[in-house]
Amino acid sequence: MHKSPERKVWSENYSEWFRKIIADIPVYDTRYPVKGTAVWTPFGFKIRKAVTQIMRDELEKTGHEEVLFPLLIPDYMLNKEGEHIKSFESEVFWVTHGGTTPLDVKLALRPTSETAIYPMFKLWISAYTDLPLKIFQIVNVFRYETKATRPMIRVREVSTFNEAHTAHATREEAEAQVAQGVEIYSRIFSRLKLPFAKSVRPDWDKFPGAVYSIAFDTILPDGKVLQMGTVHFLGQGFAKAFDIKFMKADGEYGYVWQNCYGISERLIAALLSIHGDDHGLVFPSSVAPVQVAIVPIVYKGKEEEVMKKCREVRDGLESKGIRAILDDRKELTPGNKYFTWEQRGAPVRVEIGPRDLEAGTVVLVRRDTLEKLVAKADTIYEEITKLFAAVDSNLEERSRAWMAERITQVNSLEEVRKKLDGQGGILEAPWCGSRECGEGLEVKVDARILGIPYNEGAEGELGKCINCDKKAEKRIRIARSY
RNA sequence: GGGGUCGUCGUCCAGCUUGGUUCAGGAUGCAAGCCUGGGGCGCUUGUGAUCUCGGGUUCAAAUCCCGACGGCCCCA
Repeated sequence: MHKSPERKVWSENYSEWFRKIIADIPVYDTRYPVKGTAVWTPFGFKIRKAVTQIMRDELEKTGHEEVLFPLLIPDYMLNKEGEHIKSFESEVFWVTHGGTTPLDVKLALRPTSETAIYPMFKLWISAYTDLPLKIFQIVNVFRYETKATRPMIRVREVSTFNEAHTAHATREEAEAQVAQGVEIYSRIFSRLKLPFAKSVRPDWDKFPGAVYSIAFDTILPDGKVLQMGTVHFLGQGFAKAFDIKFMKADGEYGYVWQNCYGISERLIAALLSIHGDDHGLVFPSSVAPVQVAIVPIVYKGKEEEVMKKCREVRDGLESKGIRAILDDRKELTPGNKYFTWEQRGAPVRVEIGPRDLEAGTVVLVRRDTLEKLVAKADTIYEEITKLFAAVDSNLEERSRAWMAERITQVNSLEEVRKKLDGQGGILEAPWCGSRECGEGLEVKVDARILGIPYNEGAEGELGKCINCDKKAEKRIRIARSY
């Protein structure tokens, strides 16, 4: 009878699926004539707003306060921390002129904001009573990507960069905050029903200037891995470079210990991609721009009756805080409207026609499975609430299971290659721990080392390193990535 | 960083090889009307492209040449 939407194009031709869906709805218009930049459309902006609201909520309730720093960073400030600038200098956009006058001090468009924020930290922090300091901002950042850009995933203007920065009196406190940062991001992804793996990035791939970096990776429909967020323990490197000192209770001075963590619109790309199917987007109820789409089934002579009931239902739902829309476009057939709202991922569709008026019912259809059910009109709110919960938990379960199937234990390079060329995903293999061996491995299998699992107990016998046969020290994660 | 390939209505594509009745053609979209209406329905009409931009060759350029910009793919 009823058939769940397929995920054929979605998985077999993901790149094309994504490009098309964001253009068709539209969500994100890449026709803007500067490479690596794009426009959030009204519909896309609603998604973005819902997602940034969740970020704000989770950061604010854990004591982070929102701020807004300038876009421009003077040359000498960007250059203060050696490792940091070395890694970014090849991709910084520079402002070199004011009008026709060359500037004495070149100004960088921030590639990230450490070097903008920390000089101000120096001014704001004088004693331990000023600590901890926990702030965040949601801004755009610029990187002159030389590789091929990709909508929302590899861009030159990151339009939605959420970066948090914290400063603490002790190393212990700072590292406890790292753990909290990881917690916060886990909650954000969970609220979006997105599965993830947490890895400690290898030394050669950590954030420039950090002591260590923990990254959240997810798997996209084509089996490639997408980094959604990172949490970095900065130690005292930036504090020393920017001279951020504070007086302790005993009158001694010390440098602060710092962290920073960030997420970007890649998270939105993951949200759109991971829950989607061949009919289009599928949203969890929390972030769906339209949660309920009401489609009137209008027959001649019954128009007003049907429309009246539809308006009543819409107003009832809206009064209870549900984002409902009545699709009263006259020129379109119901089928066409179903298509529209399925593509736009509304979790529940309501159909109301003459048959329902007579029977005192409504037809409800859930977006994820397209299952239909007939409900009593006067219990519609309760039924819809139940459907939201059902859709949400199904999305969570489905995406979690999908990702779990793509995290595989392997013990030979041959297996690694085979898996990577097959369904992709993340492979976990025993590794000796040496950088040289790791980088060699990356070349051999044409993939990236994501790092070692964060905060998960080592499991059983490790055996020999998958690459060099020396004694293995840890299990490492390998994947092709964006 | 190196190489390849492509750029034509909002979108997808034809025309280019062999320059010249093609006031650039189709599908889709968009708009109007009729018909419909519980899964993109059908028919009619209309709308919509200085052929990415800048040079060059030529009597004549969407078409050939050079460059820039942009898209996609591969290699490092």
